Amino acid sequence: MAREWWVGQHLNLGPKLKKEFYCVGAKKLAQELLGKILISVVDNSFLCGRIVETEAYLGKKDPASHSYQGKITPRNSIMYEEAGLIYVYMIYGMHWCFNIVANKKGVPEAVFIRALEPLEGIEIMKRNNPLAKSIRYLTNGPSRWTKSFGIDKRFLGLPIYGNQIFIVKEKHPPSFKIKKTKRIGIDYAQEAKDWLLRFYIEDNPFVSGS
DNA sequence: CTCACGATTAGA
DNA sequence: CTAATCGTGAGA
Repeated sequence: MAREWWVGQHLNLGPKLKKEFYCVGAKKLAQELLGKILISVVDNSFLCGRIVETEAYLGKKDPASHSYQGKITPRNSIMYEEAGLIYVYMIYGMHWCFNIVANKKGVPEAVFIRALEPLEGIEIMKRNNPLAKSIRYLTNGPSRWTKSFGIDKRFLGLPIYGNQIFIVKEKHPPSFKIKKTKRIGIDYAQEAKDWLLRFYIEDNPFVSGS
């Protein structure tokens, strides 16, 4: 990275995105969320980042989804609830993954948030994630940003339009191009492994694997 | 009850 | 490239 171009960025934020914003299906929501600002105000800390990478999981018809073929388990049952609720689960015994339910009750779609661009609270993120090799590594992967933000099972089922964690739009968002690729880490998912359901902001240095 | 495994990451 | 590390889900 040539320079720390995110430092000192002026943020002119709009109102909290409401419940209805999230009830548009995972494929659309995954793209709508790019560029939006995620804010958490938990544990006496204000943390803020721009969403730069997402994936859509399309529920019953998606072999990569936890809710494929309508499967319901204690872990994934929140996916069947109303849009805008948070689906958090642990993976590999040590990492937390963060999703937002993206369709009406009974339609178990979700958007997986894979990467953020850190904007505020970087010192707190470093404290939460002391092994991160640089600012970039605080948030450039699905379980890196959750670690830096202190996301864990306490967030399961919380609304993403509430008071502890929520998303807003910038009043004057910078323009960007959306790139689409296959999703990461789902090679077991038969034909769905090649579906173009990963979305990211082109040239953003906080996108995972870049 | 057992046991294989994962929407990942750090490190060799 | 592999190990880490354990909740989860499927099956006996």
